[in-house]
Amino acid sequence: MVIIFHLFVQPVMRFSELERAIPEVSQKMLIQQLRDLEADGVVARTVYPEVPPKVEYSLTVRGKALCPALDASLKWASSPDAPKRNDGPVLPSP
Amino acid sequence: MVIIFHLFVQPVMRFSELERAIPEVSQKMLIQQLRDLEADGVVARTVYPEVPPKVEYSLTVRGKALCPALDASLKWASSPDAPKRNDGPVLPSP
DNA sequence: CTGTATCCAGGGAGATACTG
DNA sequence: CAGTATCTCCCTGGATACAG
Repeated sequence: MVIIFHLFVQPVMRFSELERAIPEVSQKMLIQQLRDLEADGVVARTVYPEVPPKVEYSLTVRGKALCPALDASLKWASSPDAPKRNDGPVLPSP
Repeated sequence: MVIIFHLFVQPVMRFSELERAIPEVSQKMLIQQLRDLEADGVVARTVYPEVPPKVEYSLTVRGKALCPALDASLKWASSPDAPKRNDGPVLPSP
């Protein structure tokens, strides 16, 4: 999801850009997710045969087609009665 | 998701009904997911103080409000160009 | 009937080092 | 730069038994 959002905002991103844009994800996970999204036909991967290597990621047509679904989800998530979740205590000062 | 779908089709379900309706999920997981959905205000849990116990689950208003989002997602998932995913080989006959 | 408690194995994710 | 390889740890989820 986060990857997709970033690619909505900025339609073409290099690997390192995504890495910087989403610091909370490890390199391993980032690649894995990108591969999955690619396998699902959601993102396109473009390799430029240069030195140093350059790889660009972007949304496919199918990826862009996610827009309505994401819109609906976001609208729901931010609806007036959206409850804030409380997953456990936030560490009392010890 | 599966739980929510079932509750869309059949608005009120007992615990055991859900168990039977979704055999691939363990009891533990079912309860856990139901608790999560309850915490998120998506499903309502109604306990009848009887013997034997009887608990019914249903969608809250907020839960029903998921409809547009799910619709959009399903529409996307079944769109013409939807690629079938190939997650690994299906065991050749040994 | 509707859960909770306990134990346990397997896999997923992080960290780190390495490569074309 | 854009990944792969390897190791390890912890958490998730399954199985089972038990309880109100």
